Amino acid sequence: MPPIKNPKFVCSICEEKADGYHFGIVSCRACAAFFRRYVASKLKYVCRFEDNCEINKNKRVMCRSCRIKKCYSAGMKPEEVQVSRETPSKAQQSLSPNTNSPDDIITMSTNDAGITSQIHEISSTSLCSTSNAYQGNIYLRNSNSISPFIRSKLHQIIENCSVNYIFDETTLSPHYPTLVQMYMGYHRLLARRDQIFIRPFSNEGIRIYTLQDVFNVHKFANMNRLDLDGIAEMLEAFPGYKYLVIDEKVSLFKQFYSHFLILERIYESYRLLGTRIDDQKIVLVNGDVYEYQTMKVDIQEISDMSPEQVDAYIKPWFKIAPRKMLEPMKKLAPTETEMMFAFGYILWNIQENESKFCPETILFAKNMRSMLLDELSAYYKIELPTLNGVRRVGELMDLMNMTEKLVMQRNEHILLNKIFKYFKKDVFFHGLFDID
DNA sequence: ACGTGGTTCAATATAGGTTC
DNA sequence: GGAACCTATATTGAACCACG
Ligand SMILES: [Zn+2]
Ligand SMILES: [Zn+2]
Repeated sequence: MPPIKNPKFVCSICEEKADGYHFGIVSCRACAAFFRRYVASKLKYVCRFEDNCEINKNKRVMCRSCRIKKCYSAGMKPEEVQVSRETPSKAQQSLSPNTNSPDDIITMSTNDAGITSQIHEISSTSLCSTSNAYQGNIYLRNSNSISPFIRSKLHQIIENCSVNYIFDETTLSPHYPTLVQMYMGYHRLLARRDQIFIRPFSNEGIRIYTLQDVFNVHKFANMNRLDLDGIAEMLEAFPGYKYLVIDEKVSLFKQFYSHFLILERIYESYRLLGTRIDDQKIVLVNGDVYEYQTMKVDIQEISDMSPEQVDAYIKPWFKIAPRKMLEPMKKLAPTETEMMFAFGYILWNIQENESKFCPETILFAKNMRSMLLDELSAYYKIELPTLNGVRRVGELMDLMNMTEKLVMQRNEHILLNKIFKYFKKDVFFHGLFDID
């Protein structure tokens, strides 16, 4: 520490009243905190102008890049920033290594790439992307389209998935083993639904699906929340998914879920409610059946949505999806194996330009799609040699396209937000996902 | 007790989405 | 199509805490 405190009352960086030495120089607390945060974080700042912005009390937040540069040139020492004052054990917890993946598994590398060494290289930061302008500068952010809130919830759910599938080699078809494993995962989901949702039986022991009239949004969200775990467990049976690193799983899951919600509802409605073409009824995962024309929405408990919003929220489910997809689904009458192909395809159908996936995952997904097509082709040859397989695949693809359009229209993340936020206030489900 | 570094959190800024 | 609004998230900085 320099012993003398003469010019002390002014911050060396922003000229505000200083309060003493910070990281080796006289500065204010604000600049000290700014510097500490910068050193501790993985942020990079890029000046949008000439790298010579004026920094003073009023302008210090105008350009982060020049502010941090001034911190360094004024002599702030990054090595005096402590890693953490917490106990080492806690500090280690926040880093989540993925060490136990086999060699043939895709490893994630979306974050952390080369960012740790930027402390002494401020001048080289102009390399980073210019996606987000902020007043006088540009800074990097996690450009993932899943909100941190949803991501953390899904992360928890997927991480807590402890299901282990044991596949008996002898029962797996050598020609389309992937589809068979997915089939087993799906049936596990169906069995799970039978357990957790109370559904009525007829006297003959046949499950009956009865048309409901009152629709409750909370109940709907709760039900979907309960099913979420089952879907996460199902995916563990999908070959190729299980050994992905958790962040890639979360991204895939989010995308898959959006499509699965729609496509599987249409499929189940066809499978369980019969094949009458003009019937527009939809069966939900708990066995309740609704029809848009006859359902009455219970808006008593909904304080955060107007009736119009509620209508806009349920319309895609109960009006648009059935109208556009039920008829093609019923005409096609897909087998379960064909549906497994469709489910697999929507899981792996990620586009090249999607920045939330790392290149390895995108390539892997492409290979998975090819494999699914190969297996479906083999399935047709062996099991359905008399049908026109090409045409059926085309019609399946049409259904997936319609699903895609619906997903685009309706911003699934709003639904996920609703699902989790309803629960946030729900004491009964508090323990389900650690809400503080 | 002092000085300085960490932590917390309310206030504020930003980006991106929605609506009209 | 775009301005004006809305929301979720990120950043800031002051107050407070910890520790030698
Ligand atoms: Zn300052
Ligand atoms: Zn600048």
